[in-house]
Amino acid sequence: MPELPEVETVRLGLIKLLVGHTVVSEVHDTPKGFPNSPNDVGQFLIGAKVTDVRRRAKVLLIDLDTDYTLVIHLKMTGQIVYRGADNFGAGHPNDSLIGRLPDKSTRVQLILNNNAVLYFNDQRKFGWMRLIPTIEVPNIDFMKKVGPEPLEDDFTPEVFIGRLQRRKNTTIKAAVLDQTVLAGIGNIYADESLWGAKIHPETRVKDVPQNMLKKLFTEIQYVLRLSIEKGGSTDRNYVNAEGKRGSYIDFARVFRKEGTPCPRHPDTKIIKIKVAARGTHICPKCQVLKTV
DNA sequence: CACTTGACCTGTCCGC
DNA sequence: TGCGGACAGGTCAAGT
Repeated sequence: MPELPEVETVRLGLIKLLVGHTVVSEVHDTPKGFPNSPNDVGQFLIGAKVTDVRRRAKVLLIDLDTDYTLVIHLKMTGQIVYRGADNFGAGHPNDSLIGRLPDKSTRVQLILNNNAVLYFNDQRKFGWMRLIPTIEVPNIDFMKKVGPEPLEDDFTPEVFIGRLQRRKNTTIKAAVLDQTVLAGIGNIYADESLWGAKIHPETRVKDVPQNMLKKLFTEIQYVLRLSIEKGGSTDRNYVNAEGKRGSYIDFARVFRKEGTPCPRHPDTKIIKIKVAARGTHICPKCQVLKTV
């Protein structure tokens, strides 16, 4: 499930592979994958040159010289994969997690002037790709309400704690997953950072002491930075722009680790519970539920 | 307004 | 081997 580090990894790949190239044609299956009118696509995408690739929260933004932007949300199983004219990525084909493209999960294909193809694959069809005037991107509903970028300089412990106040009666896990509190955290990094801060995910926000919230702030930045360094987490579907897996999951302390020892307490096993309607992984020894 | 739950989808896994 | 059901989880809409 692509979260901030996964989308950032895709962005870093695409900025090298796409910028300066032109879209010469486009194929898509249903309006679900690419809900723009054929007129908009023909006018603002076909013939357009990619000028930049940006990210906000879990949203990928491919800027075009038509002053339009391809706005992409991968949701849970979306993939953006670049394939050269030989139908392989920039690396060795055996490095790729996925086979020949298109496959049955392919929703959109953008054919480029160098005969490479950018594929948007999405097994569960929750993701979407939309063409929006670049100047309008900050005005779409999601952008208006999404919280601060956790790795930007203006995100401080004070900002984090302040924004958590709007969710003080909910569980701390639901609060860090709330994109209006801060941007980019999903299920993997919520569990990883809460373990790092030794906070039980079902603790109400108002019951978490200030110093633990500060610790959580530090842990969120730590796991996100480490994951970007490792190319994100490939749990099931996620691949980068070259179709390759990320390796954060090898460094995970609790996520999908149920039944294995807690790194802090070899005598205690990680357990899986349900919090905020999500599978949630904790060490029952170092993450103790606190109520006031 | 705060908070929770269901819907959106399809592939995989588990028990029978 | 086949089959039904639970499960995976990002976001929005609708509910309390």
